[in-house]
Amino acid sequence: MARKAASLELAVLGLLHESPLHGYELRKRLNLLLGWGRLLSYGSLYPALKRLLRSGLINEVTATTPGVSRRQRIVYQITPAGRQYFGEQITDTGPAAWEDDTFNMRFAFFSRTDAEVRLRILEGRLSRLQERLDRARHSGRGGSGDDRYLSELRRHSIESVEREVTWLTDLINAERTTDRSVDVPPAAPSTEDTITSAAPAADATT
Amino acid sequence: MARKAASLELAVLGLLHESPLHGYELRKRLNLLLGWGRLLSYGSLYPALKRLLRSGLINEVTATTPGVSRRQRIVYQITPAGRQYFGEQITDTGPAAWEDDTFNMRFAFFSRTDAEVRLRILEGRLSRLQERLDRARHSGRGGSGDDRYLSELRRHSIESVEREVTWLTDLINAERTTDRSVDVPPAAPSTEDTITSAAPAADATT
DNA sequence: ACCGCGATATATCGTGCTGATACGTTGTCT
DNA sequence: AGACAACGTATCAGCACGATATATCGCGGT
Repeated sequence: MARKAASLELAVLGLLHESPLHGYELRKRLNLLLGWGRLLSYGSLYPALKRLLRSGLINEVTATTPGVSRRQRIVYQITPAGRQYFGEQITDTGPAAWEDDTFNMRFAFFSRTDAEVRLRILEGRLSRLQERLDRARHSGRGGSGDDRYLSELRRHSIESVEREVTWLTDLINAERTTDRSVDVPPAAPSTEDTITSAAPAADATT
Repeated sequence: MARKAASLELAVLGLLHESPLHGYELRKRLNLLLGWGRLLSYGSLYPALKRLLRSGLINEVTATTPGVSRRQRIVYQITPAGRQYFGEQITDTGPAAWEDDTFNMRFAFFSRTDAEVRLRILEGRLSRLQERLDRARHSGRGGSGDDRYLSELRRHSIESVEREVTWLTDLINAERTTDRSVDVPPAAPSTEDTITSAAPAADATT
């Protein structure tokens, strides 16, 4: 059936992977994890939890934590199926792994991700940004109707993306040099290095 | 009645304020205007146009542009009511004017905005970001479970927001110094800015 | 002893945006 | 002539957001 991996659901599974949590706490941690900008709404969280319940990836138990409060809460915990699904999704580098939110989420779970996959995701994200940069730079045309504020906004946007490109490049270099001695599964495909940094890299379409 | 000013509708009005346009062209320009990141979908644009039509803020005519193409297109143009509405909304500094998308849109139309309003919006945005920064910095807790990637992500996010704060501060300073000759109501909220690193230069000048 | 208030906790609804998809037309290259 | 990219209009399922409703817990004040 292959569900769609709605990013939020994946993040929930990732958190429950460590310990069972109830909705309120889950939201707080998700806001920590994904939330520098806008806060996650319950209108997103609860439907997501229901979807996960229906899919059997998590289950719920009502429990009361003694010592903290005698109040009864609904605690969600991940199922074996959920663990498996999370593992698949976090490993499987889909063509949608480099979009803003999804990327950040995947990055947040990088310590539970293979080095090989980490590199793929970082490089995919990099080429995504580079492509965005090209679009932005090319659109700086217009010549005549050059609005002062508009061009300032444009300049600032481009600069932001450039900074992120630098950040990613550094991360990729760090990954490569650190890898030298670590696990590196022997059955690895011998690193067919078609990737030359910062090249278009053409999303491989799955 | 006071409609909700859905940001996208306002942007459409802003573009049509200059010249009538058809959907396809409208989308391209909106992507230029608002779109550094994800592209605007037709699934957003057309419903927005219908809402504007229903509200009488724009109207549509089918036309064919000779010399370019003999193809018939649906051209939207702003009505007087639309112009008035745009003027009100762009001036009226609601409490929602400093959210990411809305702010960028308003900034993009700054050349059609009063200096006073510009300043209010910039300052509102600034305090919004500062607040975000406080949350982010305060959340750097955890101590023990310090994930390498997670803290790196956090660091980078904070740095990005800090850069935007600097950018805004420079813009505000530029506004203030340029204003010297204009009205400048004495009741200005004075905004005791604790920001230190603000370089005064910021001479955009194309 | 009581009260208010903020934090905890669960939940729903209307509205709007995204990505996918569909379909038809015009212009250009070969 | 036929392929192909760009133009152009449109809809739909899925999902996120903000507002809103409701209720309990723990704390400080009076």
